Amino acid sequence: MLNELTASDDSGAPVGCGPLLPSGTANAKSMRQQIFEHVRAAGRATRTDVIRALGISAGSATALTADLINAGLLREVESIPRETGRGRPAVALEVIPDTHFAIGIKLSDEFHSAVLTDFAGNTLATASLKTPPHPKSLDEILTEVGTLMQDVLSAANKNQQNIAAVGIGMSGIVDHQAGTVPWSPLLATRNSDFASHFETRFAIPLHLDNDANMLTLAELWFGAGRAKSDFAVVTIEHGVGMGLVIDNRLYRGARGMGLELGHTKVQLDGALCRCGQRGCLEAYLADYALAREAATALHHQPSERQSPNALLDALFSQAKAGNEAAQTIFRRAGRYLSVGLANVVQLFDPALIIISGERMQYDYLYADEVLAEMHRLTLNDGRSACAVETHAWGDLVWARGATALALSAVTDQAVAAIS
Amino acid sequence: MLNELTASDDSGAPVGCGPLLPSGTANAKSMRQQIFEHVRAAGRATRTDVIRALGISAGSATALTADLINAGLLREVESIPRETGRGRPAVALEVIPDTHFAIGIKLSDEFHSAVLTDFAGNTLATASLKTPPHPKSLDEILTEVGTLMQDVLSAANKNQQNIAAVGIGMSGIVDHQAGTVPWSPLLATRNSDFASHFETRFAIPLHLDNDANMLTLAELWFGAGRAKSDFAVVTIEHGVGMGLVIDNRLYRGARGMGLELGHTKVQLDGALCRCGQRGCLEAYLADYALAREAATALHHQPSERQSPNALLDALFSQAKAGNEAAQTIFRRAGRYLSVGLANVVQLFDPALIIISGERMQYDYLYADEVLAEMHRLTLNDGRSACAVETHAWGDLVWARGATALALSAVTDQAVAAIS
DNA sequence: CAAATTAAATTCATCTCTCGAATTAAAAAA
DNA sequence: TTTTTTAATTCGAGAGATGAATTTAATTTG
Repeated sequence: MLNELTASDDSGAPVGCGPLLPSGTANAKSMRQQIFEHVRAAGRATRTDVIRALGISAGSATALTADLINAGLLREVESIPRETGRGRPAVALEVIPDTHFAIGIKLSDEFHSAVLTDFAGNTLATASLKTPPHPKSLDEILTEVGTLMQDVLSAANKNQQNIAAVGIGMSGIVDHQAGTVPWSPLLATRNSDFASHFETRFAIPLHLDNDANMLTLAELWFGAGRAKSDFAVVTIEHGVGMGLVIDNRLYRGARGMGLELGHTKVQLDGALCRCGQRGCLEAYLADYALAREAATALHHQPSERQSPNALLDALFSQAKAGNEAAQTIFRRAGRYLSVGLANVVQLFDPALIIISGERMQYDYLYADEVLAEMHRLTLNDGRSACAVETHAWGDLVWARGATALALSAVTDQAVAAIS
Repeated sequence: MLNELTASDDSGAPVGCGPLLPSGTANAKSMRQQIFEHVRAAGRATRTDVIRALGISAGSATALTADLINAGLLREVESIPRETGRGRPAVALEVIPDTHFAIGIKLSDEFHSAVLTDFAGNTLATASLKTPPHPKSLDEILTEVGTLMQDVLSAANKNQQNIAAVGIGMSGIVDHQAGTVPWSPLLATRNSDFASHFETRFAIPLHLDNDANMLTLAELWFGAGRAKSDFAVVTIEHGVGMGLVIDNRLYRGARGMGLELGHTKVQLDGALCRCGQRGCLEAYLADYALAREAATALHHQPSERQSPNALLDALFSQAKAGNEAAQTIFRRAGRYLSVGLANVVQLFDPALIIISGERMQYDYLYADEVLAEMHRLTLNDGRSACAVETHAWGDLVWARGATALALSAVTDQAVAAIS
């Protein structure tokens, strides 16, 4: 072991020092693409804006924007709104929206959603589909996806040939690179070759990812994350998910399996999680965790079957009405949420945490107390607490995040095609 | 909130979509630097090696290596060891070691260490200094650093003018970018302006960082991390530290405060940590955590004062001798280590975890059982477990990591100077 | 031993990208 | 109308990389 620290091997040649593997070079975007993406991000931008934002010369700005205009991706805005000030008025540029279109889809256990956007990121149409809540075969779910795509296409008066790419987000363990699904609660079979089946069936490029990543991407492209290049997203829905953006890019661990906040352990030998282990954060926070205690607090018979959502609503109103047992359930969940958030801050030190949950009305979970407790549970050493925002966005926003995944791939292609 | 999701504002201009902040472009290294670093990493490399490794053309390799040779950074190796095979024999290149030198220093509470390396990363001399274990003023500690530097310089027969940069790693909260120390157990004052004081006193550029980051850098430059571009390092010493490498670069959170694994909570209202909070991982794992239970297990009177190390050694031999109470102390610590590692895997999904601890003889902590438990506590879904290696390196390796920090800055400068 | 073969390294015309100084363009102010 | 101011364009120059052709230095073969 200590051998590795010696300066040379037997032959006398130095062993060298420093990383042996190359750094990822895929991050290098061409100046043209940076300009395009800056214009799209700003909505509208003049060449001078571009020069200042990207630190390039005026000559480059002229040449590269001309390329983008000739390629039909950007255009000058005619309706100049009479700016004040002297000098030649600047001409704004904007993305031509209807050159490419993308569909983003969020698959859930009860409800699928789809969004169709143009190349500027505008939502043109949405659709949704109720679905029986049980695991399905790959064929079944692709049929549902097909229905959903048809719905959103006809709502936008487009057809399948117009779509440059599709993004899909689904819960479970998803291998984004391979386009496969090692496991998902939505699928009856493991290791589904989702993307290639999709692409042979629909003949459209598919970009598949974890649903928490899609929500994170939605925040990066359309939400509060736009103004931050490093932030974390925590979701509390059926389970507890997480996404992380570092330097404007989604972080996916070495094997594409990281960020499983819901299954980090917050209690040795703690409550039973649906994953089969004990002490997972999710086992204190997810809807099923609250629901199973609710039965006790509400003195239900085990035989009484009720939908989890209805059960939780009953529990919440009981808590509000003063039921001590019901209150402790929410309070404990809130405390564990604080612990989970504190651990995220402690490990990742994000510039911002965005908490996103459907059941915002459960204010026990989203109260200032929870954030204060999170702050108490963090080593801060006098520095200001990590900023936290709470959003309650519906499935359409998740689907919009999936469009962002597709759009960014389409953008790469479209700009690279200029050459 | 939902306003952010609309397509345009009042003026009719689109609000745009996508990240507003630019991505860090500092990652773009020139081809010349990539070649230099590849040669240094390989120890020796031919131009053809470079061509294959970096995917550049033969013409570029000739031109760029010629630049590096003319600049005095690389040289051709004369002693060709008669390779087999036909064709013109390749000429190996290597770094000229004695063009630049750097010193790396690890500051601890009882013991400082220093290493002097040349530009190829070879260790030329080492030095160490015993120091009274109490917080010191900035001036005092800089005096100690000065002594240490003199020692290592004279051992290598060099003087201060030869040193191109110094790297220092110390425990506590360290702001690498600013070169300041918001808090450290080694310093009596908070918010010390460490780097600027150092630089005015010694007139050498200083690169300051957290000590766990230095160990991580040592693994990346000299150890098992060389062959991985993404890995995590966990250290169990006086506290519990962590470092993370993503794409061959150290991850430092948004405010340079992340990766505080020791203060993630693994038990609500758990054991008391020296940070004042309860349930921190460190409160179950660090030496002081074991020591305070040792007193109970060994039936010591609270009055009996003993050094923590001696106490731990006594505890360990008792455990080995069959003392049940002593055994449970180690066993529990081992279980919590499993939890901590499992959480790291679950959140970061590294390609490799390197565990580094001084007290390797405490096999309860480093047994296969701990790793097996870690694996059990992780959602794997059939995939292979995260690779784990255990290293027990002394302070000199930490100091060597600090030289890597200095060397990489010197390299940036030296290669950029070629123009 | 000379010729053929093989692989490494170099040379050089070319292409892309970017810069920056000079110039042109389009407005308001004098 | 002239001057001033700011935006945008043009164009020559240089860096960086490529790839085809060539040179170099060895081994293998006849």
